[in-house]
Amino acid sequence: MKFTRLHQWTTDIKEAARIQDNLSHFIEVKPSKKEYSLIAGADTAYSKKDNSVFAAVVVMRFPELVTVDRARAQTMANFPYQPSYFAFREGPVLIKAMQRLTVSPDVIMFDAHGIAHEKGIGMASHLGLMLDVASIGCAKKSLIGDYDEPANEMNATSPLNLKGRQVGTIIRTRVDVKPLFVSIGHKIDLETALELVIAATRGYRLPEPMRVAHILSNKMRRNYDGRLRGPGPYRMRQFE
DNA sequence: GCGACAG
DNA sequence: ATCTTGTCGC
Repeated sequence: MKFTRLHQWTTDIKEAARIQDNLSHFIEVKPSKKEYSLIAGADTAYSKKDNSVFAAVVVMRFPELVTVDRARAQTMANFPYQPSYFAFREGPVLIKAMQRLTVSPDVIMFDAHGIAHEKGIGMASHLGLMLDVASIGCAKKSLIGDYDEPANEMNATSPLNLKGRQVGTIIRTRVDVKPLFVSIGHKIDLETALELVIAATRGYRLPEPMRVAHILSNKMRRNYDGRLRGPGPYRMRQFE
């Protein structure tokens, strides 16, 4: 799939903040299509040896949830880990992987927040805009906003509010797991986003596309760090 | 000034 | 995110 280089990836926080201010106005919170037959999930993994970042994208036919395409990419992380600026750290490698897809998904789920962001443009929204595709923010932790813990029941939800406005929904996809923070990414509404998350979940905490992408990106990292470890004395178990 | 703080 | 062993439960 293609994308529009709306701006240059920067390393400067202030410039990144400026870019977010400019792009936030273009985020659409309404669906641009009615059917989603191809849903994708994306995730990244970090090397523990250097600044390598691995991205994996998995596209599945919906609602069957059969994988129809996958893509991977690797880059060096330039931007530092900085809450609220994830797009500048993981965006490059994720976009690179997306460009390698042979099919164009109708919606992409990111392991990040969408409009549940101080400037209303978390990575899910930011990348959805650059890729001009519907996107959903599906984070595992809170970034901003007030909320109550959902009941410990499958699909129990609770609103995520920010400045008196609901910017997302927290949902426990299965009993005894930490809930997910779902928010609009781009070109979609919260209700639809939540429906897709629920319909794409199959007994695990994460929706299938994201779960598989997570496993894939993690394999990439392990393979990289593993072979980078190279020859040498095997690390023996420490007894003291 | 202090606490919070996506991966 | 990654570092890490065992352990509790289905």
